[in-house]
Amino acid sequence: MVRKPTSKETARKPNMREAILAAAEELFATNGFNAVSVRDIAQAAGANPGSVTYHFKTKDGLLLEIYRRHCGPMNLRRSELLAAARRVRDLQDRLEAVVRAYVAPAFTSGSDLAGGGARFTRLRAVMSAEGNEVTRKIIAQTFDDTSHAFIDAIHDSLPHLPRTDIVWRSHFLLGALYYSLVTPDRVSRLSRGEADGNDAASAIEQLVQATVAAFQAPALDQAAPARRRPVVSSKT
Amino acid sequence: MVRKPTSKETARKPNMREAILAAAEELFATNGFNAVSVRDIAQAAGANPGSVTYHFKTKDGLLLEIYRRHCGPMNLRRSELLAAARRVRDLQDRLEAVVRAYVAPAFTSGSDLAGGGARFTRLRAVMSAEGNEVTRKIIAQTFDDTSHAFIDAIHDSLPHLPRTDIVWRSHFLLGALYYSLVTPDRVSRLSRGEADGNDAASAIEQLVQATVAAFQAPALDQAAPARRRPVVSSKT
DNA sequence: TGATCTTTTGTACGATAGTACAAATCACAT
DNA sequence: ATGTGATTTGTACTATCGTACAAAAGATCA
Repeated sequence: MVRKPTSKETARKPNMREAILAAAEELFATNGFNAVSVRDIAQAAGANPGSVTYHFKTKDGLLLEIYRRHCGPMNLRRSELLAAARRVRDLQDRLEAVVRAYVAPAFTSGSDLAGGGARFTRLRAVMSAEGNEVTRKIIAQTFDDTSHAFIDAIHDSLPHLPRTDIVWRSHFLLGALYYSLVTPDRVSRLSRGEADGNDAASAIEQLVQATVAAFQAPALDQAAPARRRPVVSSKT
Repeated sequence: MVRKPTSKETARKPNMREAILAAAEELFATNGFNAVSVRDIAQAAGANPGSVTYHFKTKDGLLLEIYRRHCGPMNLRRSELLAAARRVRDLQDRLEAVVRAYVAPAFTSGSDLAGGGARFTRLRAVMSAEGNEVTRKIIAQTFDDTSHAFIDAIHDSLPHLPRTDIVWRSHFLLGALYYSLVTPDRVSRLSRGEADGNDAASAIEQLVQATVAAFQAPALDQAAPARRRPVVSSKT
């Protein structure tokens, strides 16, 4: 016997609402927020423009709901992976595990919530580039905790490294991560087909190894910048 | 005696045209292309909306002209710095010089063409995130040569490293570079004020050192992925 | 000064944007 | 079967978009 929902439960037909969310996510992530109209989204979802207003009130509300849907699961997954990574004994291995815990969830593919990490991360990249006000707040609120936890974990593996350097390097990591999802074709193009920028596994491996090495670089004491080598030397 | 221009020369009053270009560059770089209207630009430049149409025909034409203005000088400067860097004898030092030659011109500040590297680079970052068609072509045409020259120079300093790895890591470099210009405040926030994300000198030093270390990481043979360490280990 | 060309201004047009809202339709409990 | 609340549809309103274009203003030279 199938349970009969009490009619106040979520929705009778969750299909359309989900379809709109999925279509909006895809379109926003590839074209930016302002370039996509509500009518574009409705058409891609096979819905009526009025349906979008009904479910999400405004275009900003739709964007906000996409974030609400993803932030929880993704941060949860990262927390789990990070906790597991911190239990690795060897410091070198732990560093790699921590970085991987940060990177891997951002590359997961698929259409469901747990699997759509790549699309959502790309959306975040595009929104941060556009300087979107709506998402900047939610990002700072939701992701700064995760970032701090990640930074702390790195600091555990590299106790000698000043926190400042860790912040900079993890910032570079996020930038590289974003860009890999935004413009993967550039990798294929520059490598003349030898590498596939759209291959998530390759991207993860490359990004993890490069980032681990970057974190392991010696500290930059800003107090005494030892040898500031000029780029243009008159001779030699 | 001041030379009298023959009236067909450039323009009588270059001020307004330049003001529009500068205002558009600033607004596009901070808000994205689609979020900024021609009227916004005109108002910021103290001009009439019709003036934008007169000078640049269309909004796309205005964007294109911004790129035309900057691509030449920036690539020229990079070529000079790269040529100087390649003359450095010590391989380790040369690698750092090459990376610095790539990074430094992207951070120059100022309002003129030679100094506005940071604003223009930020614009490129935003445009690539928005997936803008107009700029994608001109970027691929204009910057791929520079990228290849840069990759070749890296390859000279690190002959053992497969080209594939160099492409990936230089891709990460560009992503980190973009992101540092797009969201500098995040660095200040995450470091709780200890670091200043808006300080170009710090950003350059941090980025160069981290990137050099990343390039120096051992090669990733994709043929035989040696020890693929799982992130989640059941125990230890 | 008057003729001519360049630049700026003011305004208007058609297209499309986000959103509101009433009517139609659907799902389901009674 | 029918009433009821949830959802979808169709449409319309207002604002703003990019762009066009004629008129005004400014500059240059005979």
